[in-house]
Amino acid sequence: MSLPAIETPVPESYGPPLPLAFYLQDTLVVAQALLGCILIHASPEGLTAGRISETEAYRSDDPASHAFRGQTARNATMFGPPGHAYIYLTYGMHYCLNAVTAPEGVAEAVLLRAVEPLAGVELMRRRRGLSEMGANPNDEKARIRLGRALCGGPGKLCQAFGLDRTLNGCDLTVPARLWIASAGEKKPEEASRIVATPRIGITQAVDRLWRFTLRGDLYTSRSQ
DNA sequence: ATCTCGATAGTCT
DNA sequence: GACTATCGAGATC
Repeated sequence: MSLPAIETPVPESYGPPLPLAFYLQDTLVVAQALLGCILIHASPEGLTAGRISETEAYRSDDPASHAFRGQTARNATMFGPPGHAYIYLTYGMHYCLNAVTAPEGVAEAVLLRAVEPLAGVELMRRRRGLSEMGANPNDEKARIRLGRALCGGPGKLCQAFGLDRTLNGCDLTVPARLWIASAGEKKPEEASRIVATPRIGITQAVDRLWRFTLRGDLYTSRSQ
Protein backbone atom coordinates (compact mmCIF):
# COMPACT_ATOMS: atom_id res chain seq x y z
CA MET A 1 0.00 0.00 0.00
CA SER A 2 1.51 3.32 -0.95
CA LEU A 3 0.03 6.78 -1.31
CA PRO A 4 1.87 9.60 -3.06
CA ALA A 5 4.47 11.20 -0.80
CA ILE A 6 3.70 14.68 0.48
CA GLU A 7 6.69 16.98 0.20
CA THR A 8 6.74 19.07 3.35
CA PRO A 9 9.48 20.30 5.67
CA VAL A 10 9.88 18.21 8.82
CA PRO A 11 11.88 19.40 11.83
CA GLU A 12 15.37 17.88 11.91
CA SER A 13 14.97 17.12 15.61
CA TYR A 14 12.44 14.41 14.84
CA GLY A 15 15.30 12.26 13.54
CA PRO A 16 15.29 9.59 10.83
CA PRO A 17 12.52 6.99 10.44
CA LEU A 18 12.90 3.92 12.62
CA PRO A 19 14.36 1.18 10.39
CA LEU A 20 12.88 -2.23 9.62
CA ALA A 21 15.25 -3.88 12.15
CA PHE A 22 13.63 -1.89 14.94
CA TYR A 23 10.30 -3.63 14.35
CA LEU A 24 11.94 -7.06 14.34
CA GLN A 25 12.84 -6.83 18.02
CA ASP A 26 10.59 -8.61 20.49
CA THR A 27 7.16 -6.95 20.38
CA LEU A 28 7.30 -6.14 24.10
CA VAL A 29 10.63 -4.40 23.50
CA VAL A 30 9.27 -2.48 20.53
CA ALA A 31 6.23 -1.33 22.52
CA GLN A 32 8.52 0.14 25.18
CA ALA A 33 11.08 1.53 22.75
CA LEU A 34 8.39 3.39 20.81
CA LEU A 35 7.75 5.61 23.83
CA GLY A 36 9.31 8.98 23.11
CA CYS A 37 9.53 8.39 19.35
CA ILE A 38 7.72 10.73 16.95
CA LEU A 39 4.62 9.83 14.94
CA ILE A 40 4.40 11.95 11.79
CA HIS A 41 1.62 12.23 9.20
CA ALA A 42 2.24 14.36 6.14
CA SER A 43 -1.25 14.75 4.71
CA PRO A 44 -2.59 16.97 1.93
CA GLU A 45 -4.14 19.15 4.67
CA GLY A 46 -0.85 19.62 6.49
CA LEU A 47 1.66 18.05 8.84
CA THR A 48 0.78 16.59 12.21
CA ALA A 49 3.31 15.12 14.63
CA GLY A 50 3.34 13.86 18.18
CA ARG A 51 5.57 12.23 20.73
CA ILE A 52 4.40 8.71 21.54
CA SER A 53 3.38 8.47 25.18
CA GLU A 54 1.31 5.29 25.51
CA THR A 55 1.50 1.90 23.75
CA GLU A 56 0.16 -1.62 24.06
CA ALA A 57 1.72 -4.86 22.83
CA TYR A 58 -0.32 -7.57 21.10
CA ARG A 59 1.45 -10.86 20.54
CA SER A 60 0.59 -13.94 18.52
CA ASP A 61 0.19 -16.10 21.65
CA ASP A 62 -2.25 -13.55 22.98
CA PRO A 63 -6.02 -14.18 23.30
CA ALA A 64 -6.60 -10.40 23.28
CA SER A 65 -5.05 -10.03 19.82
CA HIS A 66 -7.17 -9.68 16.68
CA ALA A 67 -4.94 -12.31 15.10
CA PHE A 68 -5.21 -14.93 17.84
CA ARG A 69 -7.76 -16.98 15.91
CA GLY A 70 -5.92 -16.81 12.62
CA GLN A 71 -5.84 -14.65 9.54
CA THR A 72 -8.97 -12.88 8.25
CA ALA A 73 -9.54 -10.03 5.83
CA ARG A 74 -9.47 -7.49 8.63
CA ASN A 75 -6.24 -8.54 10.35
CA ALA A 76 -4.30 -9.47 7.20
CA THR A 77 -1.93 -6.51 7.65
CA MET A 78 -0.80 -7.94 10.98
CA PHE A 79 0.43 -11.04 9.14
CA GLY A 80 2.33 -8.91 6.63
CA PRO A 81 5.79 -7.36 6.84
CA PRO A 82 6.86 -5.51 9.99
CA GLY A 83 7.19 -1.74 10.09
CA HIS A 84 3.80 -1.20 8.46
CA ALA A 85 0.64 0.43 9.80
CA TYR A 86 -2.30 -1.76 10.82
CA ILE A 87 -5.35 0.51 10.99
CA TYR A 88 -8.84 -0.78 11.72
CA LEU A 89 -12.26 0.56 12.65
CA THR A 90 -13.52 -0.26 16.12
CA TYR A 91 -16.89 0.27 17.79
CA GLY A 92 -18.24 1.29 14.41
CA MET A 93 -16.74 4.76 14.53
CA HIS A 94 -13.16 4.98 15.78
CA TYR A 95 -9.93 4.02 14.06
CA CYS A 96 -6.95 2.53 15.86
CA LEU A 97 -3.33 2.68 14.67
CA ASN A 98 -0.86 -0.14 15.23
CA ALA A 99 2.74 -0.68 14.17
CA VAL A 100 3.20 -4.22 12.86
CA THR A 101 6.09 -6.14 14.44
CA ALA A 102 7.62 -9.62 14.08
CA PRO A 103 8.63 -11.25 10.78
CA GLU A 104 6.12 -11.64 7.96
CA GLY A 105 3.71 -14.45 8.78
CA VAL A 106 3.89 -13.83 12.54
CA ALA A 107 1.00 -11.53 13.49
CA GLU A 108 2.09 -9.14 16.22
CA ALA A 109 1.68 -5.39 16.62
CA VAL A 110 1.91 -2.41 18.94
CA LEU A 111 -1.18 -0.25 19.44
CA LEU A 112 -0.42 3.47 19.65
CA ARG A 113 -2.77 4.79 22.32
CA ALA A 114 -1.64 8.38 22.91
CA VAL A 115 0.84 11.03 21.83
CA GLU A 116 1.83 14.50 22.96
CA PRO A 117 0.98 16.89 20.10
CA LEU A 118 4.09 18.53 18.64
CA ALA A 119 3.01 19.94 15.29
CA GLY A 120 -0.26 20.71 13.52
CA VAL A 121 -2.23 21.38 16.70
CA GLU A 122 -4.65 23.68 14.87
CA LEU A 123 -5.28 20.99 12.25
CA MET A 124 -5.78 18.41 14.99
CA ARG A 125 -8.28 20.66 16.68
CA ARG A 126 -10.25 21.07 13.46
CA ARG A 127 -10.26 17.36 12.76
CA ARG A 128 -11.38 16.61 16.30
CA GLY A 129 -14.17 19.15 16.03
CA LEU A 130 -12.97 21.10 19.05
CA SER A 131 -13.43 24.82 19.12
CA GLU A 132 -11.45 27.28 21.21
CA MET A 133 -9.98 25.58 24.28
CA GLY A 134 -7.95 28.07 26.33
CA ALA A 135 -4.70 26.97 24.69
CA ASN A 136 -2.37 29.38 26.41
CA PRO A 137 0.99 27.71 25.66
CA ASN A 138 2.45 29.10 28.89
CA ASP A 139 -0.12 27.33 31.03
CA GLU A 140 1.25 23.81 31.51
CA LYS A 141 -2.03 22.42 32.88
CA ALA A 142 -3.95 23.79 29.89
CA ARG A 143 -1.39 22.35 27.44
CA ILE A 144 -1.79 18.91 28.95
CA ARG A 145 -5.57 19.21 28.98
CA LEU A 146 -5.57 20.17 25.31
CA GLY A 147 -3.05 17.46 24.42
CA ARG A 148 -5.18 14.79 26.03
CA ALA A 149 -8.35 16.09 24.38
CA LEU A 150 -6.63 15.92 20.99
CA CYS A 151 -4.53 12.76 21.16
CA GLY A 152 -5.17 11.07 24.53
CA GLY A 153 -6.60 7.80 23.26
CA PRO A 154 -6.27 5.54 20.23
CA GLY A 155 -9.43 6.81 18.56
CA LYS A 156 -8.70 10.46 19.30
CA LEU A 157 -5.16 10.12 18.01
CA CYS A 158 -6.33 8.70 14.69
CA GLN A 159 -8.95 11.42 14.30
CA ALA A 160 -6.47 14.19 15.16
CA PHE A 161 -3.93 12.78 12.71
CA GLY A 162 -6.51 12.17 9.99
CA LEU A 163 -5.82 8.43 9.86
CA ASP A 164 -8.30 5.99 8.42
CA ARG A 165 -8.49 2.77 6.46
CA THR A 166 -6.80 4.33 3.42
CA LEU A 167 -3.52 4.31 5.39
CA ASN A 168 -3.82 0.67 6.44
CA GLY A 169 -0.64 -1.08 5.30
CA CYS A 170 1.39 2.11 4.94
CA ASP A 171 5.17 1.59 5.27
CA LEU A 172 6.20 3.33 8.48
CA THR A 173 9.93 3.12 7.71
CA VAL A 174 9.72 5.52 4.75
CA PRO A 175 9.25 9.28 5.32
CA ALA A 176 6.56 9.65 2.68
CA ARG A 177 3.11 9.86 4.30
CA LEU A 178 2.90 8.22 7.69
CA TRP A 179 6.04 7.24 9.57
CA ILE A 180 7.68 7.03 12.99
CA ALA A 181 10.94 8.88 13.66
CA SER A 182 13.53 8.07 16.29
CA ALA A 183 13.64 11.48 18.02
CA GLY A 184 17.42 11.03 18.10
CA GLU A 185 19.45 8.94 20.52
CA LYS A 186 17.50 7.53 23.45
CA LYS A 187 18.50 8.70 26.87
CA PRO A 188 19.42 5.64 28.96
CA GLU A 189 17.43 7.03 31.89
CA GLU A 190 14.27 6.71 29.80
CA ALA A 191 14.21 2.95 30.31
CA SER A 192 13.92 3.37 34.07
CA ARG A 193 10.81 5.49 33.58
CA ILE A 194 8.79 2.79 31.82
CA VAL A 195 5.64 1.75 33.65
CA ALA A 196 3.76 -1.46 32.73
CA THR A 197 0.02 -1.70 33.43
CA PRO A 198 -2.92 -3.80 32.19
CA ARG A 199 -4.16 -3.16 28.68
CA ILE A 200 -7.36 -1.16 28.33
CA GLY A 201 -10.67 -2.23 26.85
CA ILE A 202 -9.97 -5.96 26.59
CA THR A 203 -11.55 -8.88 28.40
CA GLN A 204 -8.97 -11.58 27.61
CA ALA A 205 -5.50 -11.90 29.13
CA VAL A 206 -6.07 -8.91 31.39
CA ASP A 207 -3.28 -10.16 33.66
CA ARG A 208 -0.58 -9.33 31.10
CA LEU A 209 0.93 -5.95 31.89
CA TRP A 210 1.52 -4.98 28.27
CA ARG A 211 0.44 -1.35 28.32
CA PHE A 212 3.40 0.99 28.57
CA THR A 213 3.78 4.62 29.59
CA LEU A 214 6.58 6.79 30.98
CA ARG A 215 6.47 7.75 34.64
CA GLY A 216 5.56 11.41 34.92
CA ASP A 217 4.28 11.70 31.35
CA LEU A 218 0.73 13.06 31.54
CA TYR A 219 -0.12 12.88 27.83
CA THR A 220 -1.89 9.55 28.26
CA SER A 221 -5.43 8.26 27.86
CA ARG A 222 -5.75 8.03 31.63
CA SER A 223 -3.54 8.49 34.65
CA GLN A 224 -1.18 5.62 35.61
C1' DA B 1 -12.91 11.45 40.39
C1' DT B 2 -15.48 7.61 38.83
C1' DC B 3 -19.69 5.41 36.85
C1' DT B 4 -22.99 4.22 33.25
C1' DC B 5 -24.81 4.41 28.93
C1' DG B 6 -25.65 5.20 23.94
C1' DA B 7 -23.76 5.85 19.31
C1' DT B 8 -22.49 3.16 15.29
C1' DA B 9 -20.82 -0.30 11.59
C1' DG B 10 -17.82 -3.87 10.45
C1' DT B 11 -16.42 -8.48 11.66
C1' DC B 12 -17.01 -13.03 13.09
C1' DT B 13 -19.90 -17.06 14.86
C1' DG C 1 -27.04 -12.05 16.42
C1' DA C 2 -23.27 -10.84 19.45
C1' DC C 3 -19.29 -8.50 20.08
C1' DT C 4 -15.89 -4.81 19.79
C1' DA C 5 -7.82 -2.93 21.25
C1' DT C 6 -13.56 3.84 22.00
C1' DC C 7 -15.44 8.31 23.11
C1' DG C 8 -18.30 11.82 25.20
C1' DA C 9 -22.16 13.23 27.84
C1' DG C 10 -24.59 13.09 31.86
C1' DA C 11 -25.30 11.33 36.58
C1' DT C 12 -23.54 10.57 40.94
C1' DC C 13 -20.12 10.58 44.80
